[in-house]
Amino acid sequence: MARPDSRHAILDAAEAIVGQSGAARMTLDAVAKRSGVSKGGLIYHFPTKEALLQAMIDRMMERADLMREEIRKKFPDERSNHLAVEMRVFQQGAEQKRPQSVALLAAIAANPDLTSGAREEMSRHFNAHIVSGGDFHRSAILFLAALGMHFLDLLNLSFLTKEQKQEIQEELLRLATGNEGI
Amino acid sequence: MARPDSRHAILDAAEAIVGQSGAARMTLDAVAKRSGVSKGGLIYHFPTKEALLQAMIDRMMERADLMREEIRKKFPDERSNHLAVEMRVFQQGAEQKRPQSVALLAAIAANPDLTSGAREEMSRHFNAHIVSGGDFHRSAILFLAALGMHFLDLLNLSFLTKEQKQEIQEELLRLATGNEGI
DNA sequence: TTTAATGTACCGACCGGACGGTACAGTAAT
DNA sequence: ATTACTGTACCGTCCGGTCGGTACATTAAA
Repeated sequence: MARPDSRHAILDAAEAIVGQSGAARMTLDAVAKRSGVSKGGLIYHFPTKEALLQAMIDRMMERADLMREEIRKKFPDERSNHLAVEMRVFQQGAEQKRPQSVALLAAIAANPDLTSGAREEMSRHFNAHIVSGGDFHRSAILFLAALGMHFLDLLNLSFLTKEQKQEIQEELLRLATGNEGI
Repeated sequence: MARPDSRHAILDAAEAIVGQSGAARMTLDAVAKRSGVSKGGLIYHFPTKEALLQAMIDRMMERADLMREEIRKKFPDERSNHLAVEMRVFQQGAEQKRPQSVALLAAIAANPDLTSGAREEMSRHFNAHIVSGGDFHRSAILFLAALGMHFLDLLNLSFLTKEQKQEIQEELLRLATGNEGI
């Protein structure tokens, strides 16, 4: 892995294809072509399509972890407010044109089993941190609302205007940092 | 369409396959076999796979409309509380082992364009009714939370226990029928 | 009243193309 | 010598869709 640029280029290309054209169009040939790597090169890095999908999901989760760390650095007074951190993760993720979590889409389409890692990760975050501190119902509802918005984007089903989205996100963050009743 | 039993059998089979084995396994042959119809018979009713997917989505939306009507009959005092009706739709939908909205999954995997009808339908319900009456933020958050839970089930990503799900659903309904702050 | 024609619903063998994956010889940097 | 590829040719399977037929019910002319 002396020149691991190709690995990232391949993963970027795969994400881009899924985001733009749908999971069904994410063929090995298409990914190779788009990433500027030969098919042989692709197979060198990811011996099967499943390996590629798994790597996409792994990278997605790594990125989310990085995001959490950055946010904790940037907002030190919210360090231990896991719900607020998560709200900011969703908020920041929504600013990108295409959610990086398209990997989930591709995996679900190809082989739903691949998502078990992601499920466990979410479960960990949700149960161990977010809900532990405060009112379960309140935390759960706020988290699920942010998740719902994210899924709407991911599935390209969003019926919200940019302004509506932003407003709701700000409200969710406000509620996550505050203590008002829903 | 004098004896449309086959049509329904085919749609049922397609849903079952997507729900149990994933969208990628929903091949025409598999659907035909499962529905007890020959491939030729399937193609007679649905000339292309896209037509089948479209029919699945159409039926999904029709069913949701029926559900709304039933709920309005069953809970006449909530007739005009669109948010509460929608909460009950989500609640009732979650009671089935597999959400009927697996059609969405199949469509997204095959051809994301097919979901535009569903998006418009959601938009209509959301903007015209749910949000019209009360506090936008509150309604939106409650709706999105219910949607988030639904998507978790749909994508087989749910990390919530049965009890947690039920509790949250009841809380959402309570909030939708009441006036408390979140 | 027999007969011919028409339409509906369905069967299942088959075809062509796409796709995941293999194989392998060569190359260029480290 | 190892690593990280390129390039190309190829293979077998799977899948969407085609096509020629069948069975049967209804209608309509002779």
